Amino acid sequence: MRSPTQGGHAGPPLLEYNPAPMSESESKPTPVTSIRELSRHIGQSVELRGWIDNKRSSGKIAFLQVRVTGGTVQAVAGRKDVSEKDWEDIERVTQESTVRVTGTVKEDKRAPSGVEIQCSGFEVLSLTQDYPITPKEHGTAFLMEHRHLWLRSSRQRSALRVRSEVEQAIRDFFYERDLTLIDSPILTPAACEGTSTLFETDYFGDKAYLSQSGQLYLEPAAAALGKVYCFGPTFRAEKSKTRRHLMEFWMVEPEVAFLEFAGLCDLAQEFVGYLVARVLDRSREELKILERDTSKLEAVVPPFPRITYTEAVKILNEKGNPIQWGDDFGGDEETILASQLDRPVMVTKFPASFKAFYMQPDPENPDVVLGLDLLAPEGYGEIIGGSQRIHDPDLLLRRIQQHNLPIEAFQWYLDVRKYGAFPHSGFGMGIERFVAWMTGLTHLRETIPYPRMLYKIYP
RNA sequence: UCCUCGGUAGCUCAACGGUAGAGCGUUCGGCUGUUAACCGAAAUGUUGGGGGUUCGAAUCCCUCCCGAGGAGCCA
Repeated sequence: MRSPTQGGHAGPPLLEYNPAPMSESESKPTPVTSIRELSRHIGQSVELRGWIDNKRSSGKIAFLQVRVTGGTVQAVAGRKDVSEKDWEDIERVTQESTVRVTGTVKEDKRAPSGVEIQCSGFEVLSLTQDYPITPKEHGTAFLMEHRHLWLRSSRQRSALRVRSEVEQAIRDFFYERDLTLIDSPILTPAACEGTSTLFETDYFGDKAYLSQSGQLYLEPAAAALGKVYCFGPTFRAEKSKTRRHLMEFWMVEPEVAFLEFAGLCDLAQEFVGYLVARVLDRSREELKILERDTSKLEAVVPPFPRITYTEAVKILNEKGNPIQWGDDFGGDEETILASQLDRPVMVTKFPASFKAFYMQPDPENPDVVLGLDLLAPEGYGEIIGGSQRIHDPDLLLRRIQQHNLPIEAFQWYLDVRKYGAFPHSGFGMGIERFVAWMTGLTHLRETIPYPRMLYKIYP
């Protein structure tokens, strides 16, 4: 069933857009659209359309790398095997031209994918001239200016396929556990957490803001549906200029009724373990192209070590870091903590002073809150942040006042406690940071098709 | 917003006070199993903009623009 050229997983059969021809047209080549289909047509005549990734030719034989769904397939054309007109097309075809190839599918060890097409016909559908991205190296500034074309390169395709696999795995994980997907709004009337800078826009004469988190909208939905999650883009107008920040990024946030802190830590751990295993299972080919050291990911198996913030400060001081109890972690502190082990580290119970207003105080020590951060190894930093939420209406009101937030804007949020209060917890995970960790990419800009970065929004 | 580094051919870079260079890409020629193919030849420049120092500036100085890396903040 599985063939090395399928490059994929043993999932359900994929939808075929081009069914095999009826017997009366057996002599005509079968149209194929993806590399996976090829292995089912060994020895048969096929036709495929795609783009020229690269071409190598001598006077009498040409090797054309044709990009189709799922990868690149080599077409081999001998001068005598095709018509004079087709050979002229092969001679003049350029990188990224669109072509139609007909020929016989053959297994051959010399072909990069193990399977190639022995050409019997070739046609240039659209001739490309002066394609900007050549097979040699380019700087990232140039590549980002041509992001719409850079997507065609194998590393970028692989990164985006890993992203797609991660997103599918997220949906599967929550679907299997009976969480309902709640799409939270992107246009919002006020700041969710009152901390980070928001993008402002005009809403028929009023101000509106692009959402920085769906969490507050998720909590009322948890009262309606019990276990819920949202998954969508979020926006931060912080003028952050680092490899770990984007202005627009995707976040997945579960919120579960009657889930308390210990259960939340278990959920976050199980979630990350599931996603890593899934990527290792189904994205091997992509990780190979990206030259990811998968042994690092194979070590990521729950349970993950858990330490409290107070213990973390102690460890940091022992390592010579001057952090004091009450200070938030910066990049240096995260890196020291996360590089202790080959698994993610869960840091819990932070001082209330630098955490969000809605976090539940620890009943054993009201100076700290029941929040958790999950720090990924290899310097990928915080990938998950979550907490148990305050469910006592009076305490929540006090916290809103202490943080100088406008109470009017939070009336609906307070209603969640007024009408049937319930303990609940949730976390948020940034997709790009997770995908960067999986792929081994050092910069978030390559983990999203069209990154939005400080002062840069083209293309 | 702050700090550091950079901007030379379509791309990646060299030349660092004295005639502007290479590789890749492009064009032309050669090659029947290439793997970023290879071999030979050719074309390609207001050295980011403006101002200054100098007999002479890609090179030194000022300024603006653009980019890269980092900090803070965070996911």
